Amino acid sequence: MKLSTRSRYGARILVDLARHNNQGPVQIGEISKRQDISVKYLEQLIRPLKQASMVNSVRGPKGGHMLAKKPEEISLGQIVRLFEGQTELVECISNPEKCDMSDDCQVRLAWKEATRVLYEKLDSTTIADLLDGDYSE
Amino acid sequence: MKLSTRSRYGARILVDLARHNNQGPVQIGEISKRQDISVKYLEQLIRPLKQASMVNSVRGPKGGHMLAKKPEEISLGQIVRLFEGQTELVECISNPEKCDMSDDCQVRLAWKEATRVLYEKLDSTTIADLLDGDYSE
DNA sequence: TGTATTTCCTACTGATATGATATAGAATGC
DNA sequence: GCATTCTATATCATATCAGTAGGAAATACA
Repeated sequence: MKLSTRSRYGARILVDLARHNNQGPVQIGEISKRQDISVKYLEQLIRPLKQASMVNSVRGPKGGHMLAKKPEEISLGQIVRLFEGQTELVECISNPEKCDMSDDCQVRLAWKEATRVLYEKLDSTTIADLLDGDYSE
Repeated sequence: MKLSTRSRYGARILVDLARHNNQGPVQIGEISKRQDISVKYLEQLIRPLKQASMVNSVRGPKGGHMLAKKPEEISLGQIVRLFEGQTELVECISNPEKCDMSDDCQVRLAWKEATRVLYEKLDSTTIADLLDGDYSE
C-alpha cells in the first residue's frame, strides 16, 4: 500500500516551484538538479499538473513553469488524486459491482472509512504547510 | 495507492471465521464457497494468519481453522501490516537513507503524518466491529 | 530571419510485484 | 489403511510502475 513516486515527486515539484515563486518561470533543468529527478521524467510529471491547473508554463528561451495557484490552495489530496490510478484503498468502494459481496460487506465500509480519514488529512495539508518547517509532527 | 487483495481477503477470512466461531474448525472449502476465493489461494493466505497467531488450525478429517484470538483483539491494522509488503505510504518514512533529501524534506513528514492517521483508524477497527452491522459509517 | 533554448508529445522498454495455479507432501480421525 | 484436510514450494501470466528516447512546436533574442 504505497504511494507512487509520481505523487511523491509531484509534491516535491510543487514545493520547489513554491519556493521559487517570485523569480520568474522555473526551468525543468533547475528542478531536476535541485530535486534529483531526471529531466525526462519531470516533463512527464508536469504535464498532468498543468492540466489540473496547478502549474502554468511558458515556452521558449527564458521560459519555464510556475505555480498557477497559491501554495495554500494546493493540497496533498489533490496531488494524490491526480497521480494515483486508484485513489481509494480498495476498488469496491467506488465500484461496488467489482465484487459480488459488496452489498453486505462490512469490511468494505471499514476500508471506506479508513480512506476517508486518510484523505481528510491529505486534503488539509497544503503546499504552504510544507514550505519552511511550518509543518510540525 | 491501493490495498492488496491479500489484505482484503485476509480481513474477510477472519470475519468469516469469527461468524462461525462456535461451530468447530472451519474448513477452507467452506470459506472458499462463502467468500468466493479459490481454495489454493486461501491456503496461501491462512498461513501468515497462523504465523501471526490470529488463527489456529487442525489437520486431518474434521480439521479446519478457527480464530486464535477474540474478534475484538484483531484489528485491520494488524492485518494490513501482515499482508502489505510496504506498510508506510512512502518508503523514506522508515528508511530515510533511501532518499538523499530525507533530512530536510517537509513532504516526507507530511506523508508520515498521513500514514499515522490512517493506521490510527485501522488499529481502532477490529473484527468484532465488522461482524454484524455494528460498524456504522 | 535564423538559431538556440525550452516546453510539449508519443512511444517504448525493463523491472518488479501481484494474483493465482499446480504439484507434492505431511498429519490425523475413523 | 485410507480419505480428508492442512502444509509447503515452485511456477506463471499479467499489469503497473519507473524511467528513457526522439523528435516536434513555440519563442526570445540577435
